[in-house]
Amino acid sequence: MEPKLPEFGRFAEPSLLILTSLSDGPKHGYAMMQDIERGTGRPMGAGTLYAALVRLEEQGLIEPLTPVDRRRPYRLTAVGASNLAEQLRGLSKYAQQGLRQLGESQP
Amino acid sequence: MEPKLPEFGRFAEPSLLILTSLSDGPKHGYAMMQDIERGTGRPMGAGTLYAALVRLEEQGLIEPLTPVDRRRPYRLTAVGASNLAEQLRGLSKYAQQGLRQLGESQP
DNA sequence: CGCGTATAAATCGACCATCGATATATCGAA
DNA sequence: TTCGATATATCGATGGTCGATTTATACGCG
Repeated sequence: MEPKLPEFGRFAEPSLLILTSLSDGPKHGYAMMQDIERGTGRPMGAGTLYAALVRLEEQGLIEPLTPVDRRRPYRLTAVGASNLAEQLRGLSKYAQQGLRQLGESQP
Repeated sequence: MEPKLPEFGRFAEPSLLILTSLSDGPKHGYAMMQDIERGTGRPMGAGTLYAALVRLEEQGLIEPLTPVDRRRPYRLTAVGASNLAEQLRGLSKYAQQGLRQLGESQP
């Protein structure tokens, strides 16, 4: 499931949203679209998604599984998982620091 | 030293970086550029920065202070500060949840 | 003093990711 | 069988980002 994220117009880096959507198990494109829309409240265009999937696969962060019916599922590679983890840690640290600074300047 | 992984060109949402840079006090454009480069390791192009400043001012998230010398400082508005805080909180929550999911699927 | 470098703002064209509409096809339920 | 949901894919338009460039001032140093 996709974590809930309040409307960032699109800090939303599609790649990050996709990787995170895959963080709880393999999914096919359409399922990611739904997952992301549920999580963020806004749909990710099909063009955006499929283009990003191609890029992510080229970069070795995700890999396709054998298609079942019409579904073409992807899963995180080991590299993709550690890359995602690193990004999320950085993101978390960044957010914490920003919040601390904000708090100090408006007590 | 970690291998050079393909980075998301820009998780970097310039607007968020700018608002965060202003979270510890007013700054002018050039100072933000330096601040952001120090914080992220990668420079933000001047075009990106000044275009984003215009947008942020139009949106009422930042406001200009009276210029000193050549410097045109900006500061967060109240709206901008609360908007930033909300985004950072969401970001933090998002990152935490993503990390938790990752941890569960790869124990 | 004169020189070079850092500071500071701003703009412009090229590039390319994103958006959303559209196309195509299948499946299940009413 | 008809309709809506599922599923993938592509395409043109839009617009944000990049980075080189321009212009100008301040400052430190020999």
